[in-house]
Amino acid sequence: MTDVAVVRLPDESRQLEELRRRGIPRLALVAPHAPPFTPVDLLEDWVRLPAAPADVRARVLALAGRADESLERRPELTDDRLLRYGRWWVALAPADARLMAPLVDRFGSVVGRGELAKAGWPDGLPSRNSLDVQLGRLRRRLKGSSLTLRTVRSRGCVLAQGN
Amino acid sequence: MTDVAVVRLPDESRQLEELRRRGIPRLALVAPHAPPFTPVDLLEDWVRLPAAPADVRARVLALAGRADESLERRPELTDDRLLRYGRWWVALAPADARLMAPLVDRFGSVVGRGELAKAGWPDGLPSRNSLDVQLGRLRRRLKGSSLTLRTVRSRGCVLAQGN
DNA sequence: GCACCCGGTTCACGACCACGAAACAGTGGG
DNA sequence: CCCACTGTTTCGTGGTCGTGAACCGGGTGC
Repeated sequence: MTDVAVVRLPDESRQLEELRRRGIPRLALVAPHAPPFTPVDLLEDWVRLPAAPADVRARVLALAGRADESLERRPELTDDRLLRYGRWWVALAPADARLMAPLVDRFGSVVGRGELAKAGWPDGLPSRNSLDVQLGRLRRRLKGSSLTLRTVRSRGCVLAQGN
Repeated sequence: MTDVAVVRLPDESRQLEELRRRGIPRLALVAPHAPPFTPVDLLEDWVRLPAAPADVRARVLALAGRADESLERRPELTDDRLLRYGRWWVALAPADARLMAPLVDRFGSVVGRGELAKAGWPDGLPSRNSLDVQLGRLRRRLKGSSLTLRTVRSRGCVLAQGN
């Protein structure tokens, strides 16, 4: 089961930021007189201190369960070049869509550069670094979603969840 | 904004069942010595008593927000050319209504330009870019609503939620 | 330790083209 | 008559994609 991070607020708000950025489920323990908390997404919950250990445990478990559910989500690429992920979506340019196809197909696994090149330009790469440039553009489009295109050096790329 | 029900546990567990059945977002106020609560879905949250009113309010607001997000609204186009979306609405001109029909019909998916042209002008387009012009006018009418008409370059248009 | 290269990232430029906006005119219903 | 509706043209803009070049960190050989 997925791990859940626990942070104390307002002391550890920097850690909270980091956890949010990395998309890790997190429980905030809010100090007795601090203002109420407002979760930014579904992987976040909070509890007012002092709290019984059993209560904290229950919330951690609930968060872990939610995280597991959200991991099962897969992106989908339609014929019309719409890339959907949950309720988020973008329209991809033709070249981006061709590149994205194998990445979506093997979501969460590494796709080699050769395969990407083949998918994007069946007749061979037009230029030395056109693949890299196009991958960069693709990355930019994923901004704002919880999808990331990570590179695995000298192996290829992975499309995965995270920021 | 959606209403959120508040129930006390374990006293009002029957009401809780009812609320769950009806899909209404609900906050459980759990008695001091009762066991921790386990939400069954995303429209459910809980807080341990005694709790500060501000804390309860924060959770109610969070639940209401979640409910609004998860609500899958669809626009509706009536015979007398009224386009409704939630409580927002406009009256459409005849040409706009003809164009809008397939877009509403396939809300969230791409509708090709050819299909749009066919829907708007069954006897063929009167001019080269009359479709574009009409789409522009349609866009202007959607101003102020949370509906957007986005173009998918060289594919068509998508009617979707967003600004 | 140093220079070098390799793999990757990012920028800026330019050509092309699909699309968008504004403006104007003709038409018809109330 | 007035105004909403719709056709038409023109011009601008913004997306797309190839291309060259600078840059950067990590690893390798000397």
